[in-house]
Amino acid sequence: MSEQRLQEAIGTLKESGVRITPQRHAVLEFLLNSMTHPTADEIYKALESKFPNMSVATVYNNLRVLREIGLVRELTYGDSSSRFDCSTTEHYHIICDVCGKIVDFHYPSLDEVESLAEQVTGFDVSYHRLEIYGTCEKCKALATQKH
Amino acid sequence: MSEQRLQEAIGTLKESGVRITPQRHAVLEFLLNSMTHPTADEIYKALESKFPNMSVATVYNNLRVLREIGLVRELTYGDSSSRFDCSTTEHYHIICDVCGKIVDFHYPSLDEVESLAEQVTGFDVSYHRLEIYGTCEKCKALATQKH
DNA sequence: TATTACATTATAATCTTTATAATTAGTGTA
DNA sequence: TACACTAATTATAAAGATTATAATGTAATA
Repeated sequence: MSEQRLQEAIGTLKESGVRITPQRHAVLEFLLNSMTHPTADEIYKALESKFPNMSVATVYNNLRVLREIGLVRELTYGDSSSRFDCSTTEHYHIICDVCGKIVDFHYPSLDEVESLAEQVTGFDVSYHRLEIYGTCEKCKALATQKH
Repeated sequence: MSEQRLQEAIGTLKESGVRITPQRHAVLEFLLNSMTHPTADEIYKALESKFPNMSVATVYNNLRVLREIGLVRELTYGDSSSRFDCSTTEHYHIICDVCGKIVDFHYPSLDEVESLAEQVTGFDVSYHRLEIYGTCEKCKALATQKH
């Protein structure tokens, strides 16, 4: 079923005049199929067996290209490395402070906050980001076991 | 007037059993007086003349200590380096995409979103962060001039 | 097929942050 | 005040993520 999303994404690439190389295709496909918002390094490691000669720079280059044409969003959280997300629909994220897991979370867009911010600060608002932090169920269970 | 806030903060340090060294005092004072949410490197550069022998590690160490006792908050945005904020009162931030300026923005805490997220995801929520992005008045004016 | 422009690879460099070990300096107590 | 204990600082190195560079390879097109 994500086959369709992949075809759509490849269509977007073609429209943008971006070449579809095997590595680029693989990065895109991996991102579309992954629910975990992987880091660049995770993508690199995942594709290593398929492309033994691939360079880390290629992963970064492709992520940049995909981001520039709007297929991929870069998420910069507290930890050291960025995570990447195929931005198909609008959603927020909830992040586990213990294990770093990121789960999608749907909530109506906070338009009211944006418009108030415009009034108060005089900015032209273009977008916002919201993340919620806490402990996921798995880590809660592990913490209970230890006691 | 921020003298009072500084004294309060020093009180908190003492209560926590943390030593008040000249460098630590300077980092804290600089953060309290700065409205710009500086990076570690900016703090280091600002205090260089006062403490020519100070190490960058000292800045990081002190920021970590101040963060651990809750006097300072670490902000990780899209750019490469963290910014630091004396978290005295709860507030959100609005960030200029053009010049990077960060302005404080007060809005009632989004408790409703937090509680819904708990229900939907099963997480124990501890906090959230919200940032609004846009163009500040100054950059808007500059953009208009160019046309 | 030849050309051109874009991608990839390999490598080095940069930048931020953390770790380590030795030295220095605060702080409580005699 | 002086001592001793412990934490903090310094200098340095190391780690980790990302970007830059130059050479090589490859896709698309005339």
